Amino acid sequence: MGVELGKIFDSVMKNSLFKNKSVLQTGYSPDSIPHREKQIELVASIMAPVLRGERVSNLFIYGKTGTGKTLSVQYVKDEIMKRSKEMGIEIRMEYINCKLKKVADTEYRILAALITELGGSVPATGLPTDQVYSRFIQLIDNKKQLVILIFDEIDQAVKKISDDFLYSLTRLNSELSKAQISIIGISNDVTFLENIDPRVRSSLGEEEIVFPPYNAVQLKDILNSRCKDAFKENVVDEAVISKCAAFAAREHGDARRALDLLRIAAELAERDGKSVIDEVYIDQANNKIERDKILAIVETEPSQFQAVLYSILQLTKQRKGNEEFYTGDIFNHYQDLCGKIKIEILTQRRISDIIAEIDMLGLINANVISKGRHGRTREVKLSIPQNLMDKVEVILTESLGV
DNA sequence: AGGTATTCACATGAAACTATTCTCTGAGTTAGG
DNA sequence: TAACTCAGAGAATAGTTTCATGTGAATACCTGT
Repeated sequence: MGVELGKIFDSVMKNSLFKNKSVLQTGYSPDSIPHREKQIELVASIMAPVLRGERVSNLFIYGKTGTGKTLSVQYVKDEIMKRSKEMGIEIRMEYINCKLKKVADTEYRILAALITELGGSVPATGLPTDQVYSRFIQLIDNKKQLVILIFDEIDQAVKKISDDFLYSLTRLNSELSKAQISIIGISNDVTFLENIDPRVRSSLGEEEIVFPPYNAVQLKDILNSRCKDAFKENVVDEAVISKCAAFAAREHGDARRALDLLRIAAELAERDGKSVIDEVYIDQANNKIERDKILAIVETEPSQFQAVLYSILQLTKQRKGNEEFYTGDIFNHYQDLCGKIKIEILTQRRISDIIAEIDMLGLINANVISKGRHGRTREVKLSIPQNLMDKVEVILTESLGV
């Protein structure tokens, strides 16, 4: 046994296609960010006054996922920090991702995360929020300094909390005597600023920058520049890159997606012992990404979600796929199911929300339609690919104990 | 035929409730001086 | 008297229930021709 494993390890070492895989993984910050020069310059020119010790305008940045927002901002942040260290200026720039569950998805936790970043500490719970605020203020206001807070995916936070959180933030300056803060908000949702309190809008959106999606040509450039560091010589050819770029361009120009695609394709090729990445692996990678995403969701959702999803699955099978069905059908089926597997039956109200959430996750397709005299409801269709159905069913039956 | 009023079957929203986890506070207890 | 323990009050959070209100268009119901 040990010998065979040794062989496997040896061959993996020898046949690796990668020079440095991390170059393709999320979180890697490249030396250059192609096709974002303009945006970076803009961000930098807006942030620059901080080096003169002036408070800078609040900045708001939009752009779809994978358009380089975070990367660019981080880049400018690092440059500014470097420079400020040379010049001996007190500047703090803190980056918070508001979407990370259990880290920064509520008002309390965002503040707590900031405080930890700044070297303080707060308990995870038990404290009134306004006390956390005052601790935060104390921490910042203990000396004269400029603080720039970067909130990534800020739209997620506001959806979950409310926009008076932003209001308190923008007003924070008036409570500080020595320090001053500026805010950079990053959002995927272009319409985000339109839907919030006008007072907040005007103050948060003092400056705005839009990051447009990459097109296929730009994506190719990005992939090419990363390939040099990521792969050994002659592992990828132009056609593969093109295909990758084309795939990702279709997905609203998501560079992250393109990189994932390439990395996973390479991993698959490597596993097959190939020394070159063939185009077919791009297709395989695409399927694998989709597949893994769905399976991960199905596995990790709580049992009530699983029960609802299982009901939908059963109904789909019953109806031979063709006919759509409605909230009421699902609820009835779900009730029976609960009886059978002996779990608590939730209200229809709740099931309605759960269906909406499963829709959000992309496992089903649900549209609100009006059937006239027969009321208004959601028309639901399963959107899990046929070849995954069995696998999903197995997971659900196992975890529900049907 | 054309117009309008109803009505269904939920959607959607807001508030309130529950259980869990955690802090903080202060009363009561203990042990050492 | 200082240190320690422990119960109770108060918070945050996630998941849910309760109550309330909204809604789009097929159909029932008129209306006048």
